[in-house]
Amino acid sequence: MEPHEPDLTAVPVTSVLAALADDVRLQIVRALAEGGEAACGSFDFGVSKATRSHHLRVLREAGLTRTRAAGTSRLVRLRRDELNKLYPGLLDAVLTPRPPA
Amino acid sequence: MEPHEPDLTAVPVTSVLAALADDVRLQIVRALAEGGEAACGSFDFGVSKATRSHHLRVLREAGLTRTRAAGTSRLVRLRRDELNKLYPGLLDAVLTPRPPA
DNA sequence: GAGCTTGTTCGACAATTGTCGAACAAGGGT
DNA sequence: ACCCTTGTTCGACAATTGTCGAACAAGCTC
Repeated sequence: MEPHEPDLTAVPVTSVLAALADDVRLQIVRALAEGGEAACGSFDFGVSKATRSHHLRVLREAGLTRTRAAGTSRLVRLRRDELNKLYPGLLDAVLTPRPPA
Repeated sequence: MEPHEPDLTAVPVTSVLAALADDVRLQIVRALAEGGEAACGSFDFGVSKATRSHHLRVLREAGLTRTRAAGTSRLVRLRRDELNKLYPGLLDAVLTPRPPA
């Protein structure tokens, strides 16, 4: 199946924000930001693998991540540079669990 | 009734993002960013006043806006400084209708 | 090939959300 | 006092969304 990774400029801002506006997905994004490329299975945040797969798709289709196959696994990584270029400050604003007061 | 304007630090990031992840609300935020304080009625984006009221409440309860009464109107303004302090770059990333390529 | 691991997809379901019209509340103007 | 303007609140409804288990697909290892 086609991974369907859109051009980030073609994704409405609201979709990017909506993708980030979920606790599970935000944890995934933070894990990716900290750990770099990671397999889907490494994101165990108390949801089933069906749900995890769903969240990863939302992130991918919002242009936030890229996915490549590696054996039976799929490696996911954050599209950091593109995001920082198109929405400077957005990732930084969101990556910190508790922003500086 | 109490306006219920929460402390921004007490609002989860996902709520802030969710509040911004809607087209109508984003238009409201952009109008506020550009025009400063404005009456609720000035946001006519093709939705009924009930819906508009709903969106303004979402924004207010997410800590994005403040509201004060003025006659029969209610004036809304963006909590810009607080937002920029707590989530630097977030507003800027979101305010431009079409971000620079 | 058999079996295991890793993900995806497919309903299904509950909860949330965006939307509306109608009813209500509060102020201002005449 | 009456009406008009401005918003809010109250169901109601449709659409979307998060969640799951079960079934499926693809690849590795033995």
